[in-house]
Amino acid sequence: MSRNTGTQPRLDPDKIVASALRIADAEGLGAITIRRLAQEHGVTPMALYRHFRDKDDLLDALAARLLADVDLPEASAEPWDRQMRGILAACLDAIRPHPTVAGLLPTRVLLSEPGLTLVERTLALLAEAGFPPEQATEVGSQALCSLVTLVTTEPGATESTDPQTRDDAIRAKRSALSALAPQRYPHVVAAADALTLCTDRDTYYELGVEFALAGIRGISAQSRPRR
Amino acid sequence: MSRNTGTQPRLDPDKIVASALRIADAEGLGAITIRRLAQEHGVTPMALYRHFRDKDDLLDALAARLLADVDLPEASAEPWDRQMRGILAACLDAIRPHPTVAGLLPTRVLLSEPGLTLVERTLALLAEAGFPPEQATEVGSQALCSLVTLVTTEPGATESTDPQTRDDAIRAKRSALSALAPQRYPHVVAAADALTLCTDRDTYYELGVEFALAGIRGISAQSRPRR
DNA sequence: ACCTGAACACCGTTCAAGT
DNA sequence: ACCTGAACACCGTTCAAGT
Repeated sequence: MSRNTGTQPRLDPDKIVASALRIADAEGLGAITIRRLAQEHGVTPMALYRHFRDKDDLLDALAARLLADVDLPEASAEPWDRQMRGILAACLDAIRPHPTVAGLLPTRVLLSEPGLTLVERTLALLAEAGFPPEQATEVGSQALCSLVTLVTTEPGATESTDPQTRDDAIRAKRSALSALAPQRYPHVVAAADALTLCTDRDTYYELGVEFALAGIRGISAQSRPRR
Repeated sequence: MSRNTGTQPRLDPDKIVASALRIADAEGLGAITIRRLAQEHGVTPMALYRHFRDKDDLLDALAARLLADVDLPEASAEPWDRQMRGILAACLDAIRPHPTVAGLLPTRVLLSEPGLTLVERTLALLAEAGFPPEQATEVGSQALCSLVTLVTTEPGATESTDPQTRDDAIRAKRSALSALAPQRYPHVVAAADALTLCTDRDTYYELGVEFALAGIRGISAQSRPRR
């Protein structure tokens, strides 16, 4: 039987974080505001400070919320690089739906339980693959970060919610590139489409994962005798 | 002979950007403020709006300032991957001194002349290496972005200027990691040092460049017949 | 323990005006 | 063309108080 401590809290930190996530997905990270969150929950701004030390603490919690969505595959007998691909894919699945929030992760993975679990699994796998500890930490970090980059810089990504504004922005960017002097920037002009819009998202992300994986494999091969 | 247009401007946009760069290097990106820049130049905040559309426009100029520092090596007869390494190294040299500003680049490379030149050179090289245009744009972008990640997430990097505060923050982080349950997070605990501090910066960055390079090479090998 | 109210020290930016 | 002055609509956060 749980004893009632008198006044039960009216505010649920998890619901605050959920609101923050919804706001960021719709209007970008910058739209997250203590005052706005307070208003949405029918409470004074200062009420939030009972549950979060400050705004940065709230953003830490938001990052933790994303990391909790990572559905890590079980360790298996597969070769290490295939397992690594599975981990990267799981991370990608978790962050793709929240492109503006993803940028919070790189500096915050070590601050939450799900983040630590992810790092532990990654380091274990890379150790198994033969990486010395320092290389494992750097290579693992770089691979994870490259997924974040993939999401935050996906051609056509914008902070704006309105699809009309978004399309206009993309069109403007593309025509700006197309209008460049073709004798000076031939490849840029030719790639104007690819630089501004992601025609096939799945191919884009698959290639991104392979890039990170190839980076890890390359370092691995390098640090061992060649023949 | 240049005719005087009457009142010559008292404000030099380049000097504003230089101030912004100095402020960011010392106190982080967040310390850049229209009002503060105005004050440093003995002028009303609104005076800046004659030279920059808004704050974002000023940040675009700041990013362009960094990109202008990239000292691109001449094209040569070297193999493409060695030339690519040269480009990456040149970029790294330009952004390492400005870790907090580096994060502005990924979304702004295509907005300035130096950025466009960099992208043009990269795309040309990757085309020469046999990459189809879409792959070249994505792989090139990822490689460049990975350098930014390297700089912005260098273990031990902080926004704070005070070395005392910085050391304290690092120490706190490390002991937090060391205090974790070793049976649950054995690799994290073992790597507590490497995760919080960069013992050898040059090795760190060399490995980072090789990671990006290996990523590119790996994709290249993949998209061609194996034997 | 949990929330309120008022206040402080900031922001970016618009608008109308001066020279 | 270039800068000023006053104002608007915001921020995060401290401090003292209420229940």
